Amino acid sequence: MNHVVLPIQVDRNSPVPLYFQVAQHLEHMIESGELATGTRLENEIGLADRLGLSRPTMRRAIEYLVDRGLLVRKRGVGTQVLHPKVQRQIELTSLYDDLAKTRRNPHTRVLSSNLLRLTAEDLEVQGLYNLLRANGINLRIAKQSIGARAATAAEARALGETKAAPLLTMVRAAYDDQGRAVEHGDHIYRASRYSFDLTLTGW
Amino acid sequence: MNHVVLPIQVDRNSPVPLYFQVAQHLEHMIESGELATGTRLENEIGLADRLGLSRPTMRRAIEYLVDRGLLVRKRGVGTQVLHPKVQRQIELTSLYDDLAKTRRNPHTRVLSSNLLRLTAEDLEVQGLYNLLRANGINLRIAKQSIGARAATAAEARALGETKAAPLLTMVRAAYDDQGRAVEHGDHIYRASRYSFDLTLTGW
DNA sequence: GAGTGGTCTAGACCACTCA
DNA sequence: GAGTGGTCTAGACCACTCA
Repeated sequence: MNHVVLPIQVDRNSPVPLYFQVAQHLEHMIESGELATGTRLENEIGLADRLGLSRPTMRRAIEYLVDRGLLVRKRGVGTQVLHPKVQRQIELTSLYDDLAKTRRNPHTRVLSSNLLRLTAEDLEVQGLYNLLRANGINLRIAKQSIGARAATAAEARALGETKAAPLLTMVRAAYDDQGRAVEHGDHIYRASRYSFDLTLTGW
Repeated sequence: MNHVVLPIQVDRNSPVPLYFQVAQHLEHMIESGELATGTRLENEIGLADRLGLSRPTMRRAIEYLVDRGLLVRKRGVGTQVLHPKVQRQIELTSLYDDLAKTRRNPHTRVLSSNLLRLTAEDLEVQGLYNLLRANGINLRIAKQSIGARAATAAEARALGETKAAPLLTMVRAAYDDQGRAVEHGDHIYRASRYSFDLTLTGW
């Protein structure tokens, strides 16, 4: 029994749904650091009993936080607090990033490489995420920042753009299901040829 | 009884969960146009009976599609097909766009306005989305495209940027819960001062 | 007041993980 | 084999919408 006891009480007279009361409590405890990254929760049946709820209601509270990236769960293993507050800057729920599908014929030219145990050929034929997955690393959450700036002389040359051409920039940090930082990327795109398409739902 | 009969059969021997089989069927019917925008589904109890499922399982299938923006539901009213295929370009689930929170002291200067029944003052003090909400319009889904380009002379002047400074651009179309197009926006941002921050979850 | 979705319960069986 | 989450059932009561 290697898990925390949650000091959560629900108010059955409140109009706020029970599952949501629990989710908010948990969220607050995670944001405040009371539940640290990596903390293991008791299993959902035990939690439900302790809070006087049915398992589906307890489950729903947990699922809500899983969708928002605050918890991770694995069958046969358990539920863990995923990541500290500082990594959650913007309120959101869930986005499946499918930008790769919009690239018709992706290929990679490695200009320089000093990654451990990765050959340039690996990168050129497989793509980074497939390599990570093949090595048992499961990405769970990413922070991206999209901006723009003028190309430096070297960048303009490498991309076949004119001097000081506008570039789209994307900085991205990705974390795996253990909360470990896995990728930091600093990307530039020719603004004349590339844009990011997003669909937002769930206002 | 003003709704469609769904020709869906589930395979109880499949390892694919029943709720997901149903969701995939429905998604396919919506994408193919077999279920047109605005089509009303039978209520979830009726659907569950017809497909030989329990209500929670049927519900879960519907919720999956609601999260992805393919269906809308309203208590007391029913479930409707939200929007045609063409509006779904990118695969994703759900994102809560909270960019407004990152702006410390937003204000609006109206350079020109020819909107119906909206005064410049309305826009300057309230913000567009609050105005829409106050008028009973509920945004549900939006498509955004983020890019970059060099500023025109007039844009550089209006924004206090140098000639041909890089700008971030964002084109955005938003739809309400009836599937009606509600907003089309063509935005530019000073790349020197602004970037988009996103958090992605749910790989 | 009839019809709808939202929430909640108390169970069941199963697949998966890991020592 | 013990412990975990994933799926599913068959009910219940309620809040909301709309004619």
